[in-house]
Amino acid sequence: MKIATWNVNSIRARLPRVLAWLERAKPDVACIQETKVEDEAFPRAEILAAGYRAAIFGQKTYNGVALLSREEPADVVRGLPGDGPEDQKRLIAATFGGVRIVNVYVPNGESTDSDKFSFKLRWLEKLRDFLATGCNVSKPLVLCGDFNIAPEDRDVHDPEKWRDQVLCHPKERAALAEICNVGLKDAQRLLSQEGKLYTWWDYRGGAFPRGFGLRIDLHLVSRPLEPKVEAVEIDVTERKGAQPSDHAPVILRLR
DNA sequence: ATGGCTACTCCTAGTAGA
Repeated sequence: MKIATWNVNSIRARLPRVLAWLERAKPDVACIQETKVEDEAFPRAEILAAGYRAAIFGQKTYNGVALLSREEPADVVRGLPGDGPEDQKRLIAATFGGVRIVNVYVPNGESTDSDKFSFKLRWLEKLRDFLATGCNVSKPLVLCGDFNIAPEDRDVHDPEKWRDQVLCHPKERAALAEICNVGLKDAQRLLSQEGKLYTWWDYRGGAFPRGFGLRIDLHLVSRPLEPKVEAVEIDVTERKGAQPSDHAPVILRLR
């Protein structure tokens, strides 16, 4: 089973690349973030023509998540418990082949002294509570998406430059650790202890060709899936060429 | 050199992303 996560930075701007990537990478489930489109305008027909169902949870301009899948999603949940219609669209979950998949777009946080950073920390706390009480991590579960957190210094091209900055601050790293403490492990780190495994590169300043990246797109797996983790592949070719997203897709292979 | 990229919107300027 191949479970991908990809922040596409607008599903409409990225549609040609997304369709070509589905054809090439053939994920069973693709967890998409930053669709940036209301549900009525989601390009459902094009995705369907490519052989994928789409469970969507979007809003205008900002945020928005989707699950693209070969099989029909079961038990779809949209948003965190207690969310109202005005809340940001950042979570969608469903079950595929006995695996619960929770797809998240964690708030960016802007800067560590901003209200958006407090919002990010609160959102992560709510996510932890949802995993602890609204999910069953004793069963196969994958929490994946754009976490907007580089878990450790080895996930950052220049740790000293990024020290205590947003995406790397100890408070958000601690919030991520609390989520893992519910019973989840970073699938990439079950397989490799190497650095330079980046998933996002700034559009500015030639960050991608210069290798200035961060690993902020993650798959966290529950204990029953740990022995089934076969590979975690960062699809860097999708960061190349014309009109790329600033994130590369990351594909988890389960035995 | 006061920018740096990209995508969005009540669209040619401002906001947000990371």
